[in-house]
Amino acid sequence: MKRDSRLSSVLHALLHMAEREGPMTSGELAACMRTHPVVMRRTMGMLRAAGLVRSASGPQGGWRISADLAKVTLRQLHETLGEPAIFAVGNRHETPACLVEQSVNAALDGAFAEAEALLLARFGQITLADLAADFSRRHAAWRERNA
Amino acid sequence: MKRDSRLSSVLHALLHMAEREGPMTSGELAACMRTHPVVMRRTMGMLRAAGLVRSASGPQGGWRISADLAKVTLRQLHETLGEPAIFAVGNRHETPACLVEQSVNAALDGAFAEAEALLLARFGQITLADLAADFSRRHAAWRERNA
DNA sequence: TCAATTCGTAATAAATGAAGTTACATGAAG
DNA sequence: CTTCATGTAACTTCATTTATTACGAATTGA
Repeated sequence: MKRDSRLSSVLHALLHMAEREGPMTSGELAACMRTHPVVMRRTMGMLRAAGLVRSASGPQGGWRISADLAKVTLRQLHETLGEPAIFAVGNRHETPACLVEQSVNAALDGAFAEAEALLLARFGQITLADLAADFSRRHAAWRERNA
Repeated sequence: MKRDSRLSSVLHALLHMAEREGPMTSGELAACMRTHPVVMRRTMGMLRAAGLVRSASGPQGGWRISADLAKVTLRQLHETLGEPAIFAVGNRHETPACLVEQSVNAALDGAFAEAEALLLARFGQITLADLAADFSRRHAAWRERNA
């Protein structure tokens, strides 16, 4: 199964943008991600629709963050991306007539719901500012090593 | 992304088998699941390799449970099925050189690891006997309603 | 022994959805 | 008006599960 890596992508993009003065073009972002500029436009476009970033055409154009890093959580980004399915494992049929299958679904749904709630709660606690701070620490440590 | 429903399938199959005296053929199981007999053979074959079920060829052949329902947990079945990836969402690159991406991955990996640990812990607490008991309750309630 | 039943398994196709690509239109800077 | 950049539709590629076909092997019972 192919994993959805859009959340990972937009986080990577937003953090690079946060480390920069001017805007970043789709091409620059795509180079960071080793992907295609159109893929970046498509994905970042969802953030633009939510008002988290802005884009501009033409020379000196590109993408800029238009939100407070301390107020944007991973959960919010997950929602902005359309809340894609988190689990790659699931029930065979969603609303089966078979009573046996209903028991199976109830057990699995319960466990998955708990895990999803935990994951989303964690996502709700992590902001872009937290990630930026983590990056600063890693960057400082890296400079230390290469001093 | 296509969801892996094999755990759901084998649970459904095992519970039907538990409700039965004799063996069940791949065709009967496939009819319960609305799928193809070969799919059942393939999936059940993994359980057979782990000693959880037995199969026999020829007339009066089919599949039987060869384990104690109270001792088989959902976690064990998940492992028997090869521990398929639980999440449909993940990192773009697993071991990036980019420090920014390392921060992103660290945050996501932490949250996913917690959620996975919770899910597997829950799976470890649920046995086939629990599901069979839940089915009995549902079945009794169903007979009550249709009395 | 023969016919029917059932599993075992390889090979292949269908289905799904993200990712990648192409093509072209739109808009801004100079 | 040329260049750079986004916007977006259409299409292809890729990965993975599920479904199907085909055929072989084993078992039962007449």
